[in-house]
Amino acid sequence: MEVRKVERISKALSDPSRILILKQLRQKEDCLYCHEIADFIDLAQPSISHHVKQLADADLIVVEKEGRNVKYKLNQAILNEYVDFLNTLKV
Amino acid sequence: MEVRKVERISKALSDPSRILILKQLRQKEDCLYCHEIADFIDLAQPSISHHVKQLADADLIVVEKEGRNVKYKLNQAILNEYVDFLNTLKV
DNA sequence: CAAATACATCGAAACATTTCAATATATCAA
DNA sequence: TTGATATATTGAAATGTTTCGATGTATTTG
Repeated sequence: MEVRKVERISKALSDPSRILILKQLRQKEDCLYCHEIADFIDLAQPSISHHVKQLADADLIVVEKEGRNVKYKLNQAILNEYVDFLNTLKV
Repeated sequence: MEVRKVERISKALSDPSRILILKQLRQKEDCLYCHEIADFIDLAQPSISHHVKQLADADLIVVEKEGRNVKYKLNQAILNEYVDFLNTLKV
C-alpha cells in the first residue's frame, strides 16, 4: 500500500467521532444509515457530513444512496490492506 | 483499546515522514539511530525531532539513549493491539 | 406543484499541526 | 574545561482540520 494511502486512512482514523462511526457500523452489523449517526454523535449535521466524507474519501466506507437516505457499509478490503501494511512494519 | 489511544496512534501514522520512519525502522531490522533519519527525510533537525516525538508519544516506538545518540525500536506490542482493534471493526 | 425531509456544500471562526531558526541541554573528545 | 556533536525545546509563521450557521440540491409526500 502506498504511503499516501496509508496517510489518508490513518488521518481518517484519527478522530474520535469517526472511530465511533466505524464502531457503531460494526454494532449495526455493517449497515448504518446517515440519520442514525446523530443518535450517538453530538455534532451539527454538517459536521457529521464532513466526518462521513473523510471516511468515504479514505475508502473506509462505501456509500449507497437509497432515495433520500444514505447508507454506509464498511469497506473490509481496504481495512484488510491497511492491516496488511501495518503488519509489514513488524520484524 | 480505548478510542483515545486509537486516535493518538492513527494521528501518529497520518504523516508521510512518520510512515517513512517506521518503514525504515523495519528495513534497518528494528533498530534505527536518530541521525540516520536525516539521510532519508529532508527536513530540519527540529522537525525530525518533532516527528519522532509523535511516534514515541503514541508508544509506537521505544526510545533508548546511548550516550549522545538516541536509538529507536518499534513497539510491536502496541502495533499488535492497534491491529487487533482494527480487526474488531470487521464483521 | 408545494412543503417537508435528508443530506451536501460553502464560508468563516476556532483550533491543531507542521515547519524552521534560534537556543538549550547533555555528552563526548581533546 | 573548552569545544564539538547529538538531540530537545521554544516561539512563531504557514498550513490544515474541525465545527457550525446558512444555504443548496435531491427526493418524497400531501
